[in-house]
Amino acid sequence: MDKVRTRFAPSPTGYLHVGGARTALFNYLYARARGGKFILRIEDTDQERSTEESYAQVLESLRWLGLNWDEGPEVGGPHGPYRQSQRLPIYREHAERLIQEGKAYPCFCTSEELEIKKAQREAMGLPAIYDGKCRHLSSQEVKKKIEAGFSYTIRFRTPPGKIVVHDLVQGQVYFDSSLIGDFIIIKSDGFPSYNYAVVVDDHLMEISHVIRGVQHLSNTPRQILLYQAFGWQEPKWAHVSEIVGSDHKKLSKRHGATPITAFRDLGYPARAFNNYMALLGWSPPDGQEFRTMEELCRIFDIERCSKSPAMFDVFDLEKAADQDLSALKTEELENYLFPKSKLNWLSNLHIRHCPEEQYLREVMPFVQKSDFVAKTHGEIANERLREILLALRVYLDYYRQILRYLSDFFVDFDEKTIDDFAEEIISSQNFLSIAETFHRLIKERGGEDFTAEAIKNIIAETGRLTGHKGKNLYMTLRIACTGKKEGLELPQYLALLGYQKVEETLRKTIALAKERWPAGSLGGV
RNA sequence: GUCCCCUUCGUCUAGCGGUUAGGACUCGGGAUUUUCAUUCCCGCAACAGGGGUUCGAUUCCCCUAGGGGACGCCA
Repeated sequence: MDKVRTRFAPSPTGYLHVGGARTALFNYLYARARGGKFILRIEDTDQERSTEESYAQVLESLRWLGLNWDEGPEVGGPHGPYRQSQRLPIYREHAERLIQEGKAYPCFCTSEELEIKKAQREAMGLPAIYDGKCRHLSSQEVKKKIEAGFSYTIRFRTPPGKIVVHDLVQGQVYFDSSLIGDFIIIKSDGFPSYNYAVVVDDHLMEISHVIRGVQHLSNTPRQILLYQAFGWQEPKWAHVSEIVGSDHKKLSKRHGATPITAFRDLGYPARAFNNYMALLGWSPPDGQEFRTMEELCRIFDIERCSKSPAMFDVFDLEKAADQDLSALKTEELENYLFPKSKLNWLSNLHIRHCPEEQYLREVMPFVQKSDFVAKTHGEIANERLREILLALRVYLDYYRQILRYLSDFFVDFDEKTIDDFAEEIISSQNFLSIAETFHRLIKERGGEDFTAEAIKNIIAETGRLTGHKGKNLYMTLRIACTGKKEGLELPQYLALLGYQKVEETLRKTIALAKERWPAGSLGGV
């Protein structure tokens, strides 16, 4: 096998979720790691279920992830077309060949008939395989039935024998063709069946490695039989473990199978999501988990893929009860995210460790969703907004969280929202002296030079004048100036809030202290 | 029902006959810090069960249990 050519072959019958995306990722990474090509092929042979919306959504998701295909829809390539619905003559032609060689035959059994037989066999405890009724029809009989207008399928004449799948992940797996039966390769609507189309296309597209989920392992013997019937060389097989939801169940709408686009909308950087997915069923040789795409493209290897299923553990499914997570709006979905998932941890690292300009570019679309920013548009100098965003960077697990943190800079102090802790501080004896001293000092400067450095000095001076220091001083000022006990490092925080805002909050908290606790309480901090 | 696959801390996993069973996330504790976060230490926590093979099994084989997949004119 000289060149490595991998492919991702989704069927456009729904949205792309982690299951498929991870398979696509593995194919992409393997092709990149081996200097090969990554091909995208659309398996839209189910006329009932395939939709254009789904097709568009799948491509959109792959593009967002950055899993760019070297050949495939919309980019073309030497082995097109890359949508199976556009390759019908090719399948027909190859099926004819099999019929001529006696390796396939038309079958006139109706679906109803087959269903009844299948039920009967199941009732008797027999494997539910086709009984071969049309296997021995003479060419005259076939001709007559076709002329009479009976619709028919084409079945593969499965030869007896053992089949062994040599799998890069699963090892050698043995099957017996007597348990397979004559399967359909061309459906009565003239479209190819999955097992058949996959073989014809993988061969014609010169796919060297078929990397896909284990659920396809039991299809593989059928495909191998077809390779043998055509006299083609098999690709290398690699059936990777599947992904399950946090309840150990197969991924489904209620079990965490949200569309990939949901993660984009939540504001996870694509590289972070890829990094996380790469760790599901694969592990890096050195154990280092935080990785760039470049590194992943270099070090990925099928050898290190695990056989056991991996859990996609980012949603609190218990909390979500039986909700259809795929139907939720982004802000609702956010409520079911585990705050401490590995995805969040990785994503936070990716957000913190990218160049500033890239971070700013990526966070901006979410910033623009903020009502506060929209309302105060023009009031915040770009430079200040930039500083605020950079200061907030360390807190973000995904970009949408910026909305939450941004509110700290734009919401006015409201005494109704203060908590017990803040109340305790405000009511303490020290509060007024510290707050008023600081208030006086900044007013004397009239907002001139309201930088972090200057504020630090003013805080120090406040400390000298009032005789307080450390936590006592800082926490009191924090509550006095912001009304909250959490936030950025204080001098920087106040500088970013701006003189006016700080001065205004200070006035309110001081007024509150005087009004509610005129004498100061007995509590000290 | 038949066939196939899977089972190491809560989670992702390393391990490929001899290890104090390692790492990461989470969690608990501590240090640093004016708070939260960060960072840095420390700690809790696992080989599903039972038989073999072997001087020695997490590792190899068999059985049981549990989970998953396939058996479609779905992919």
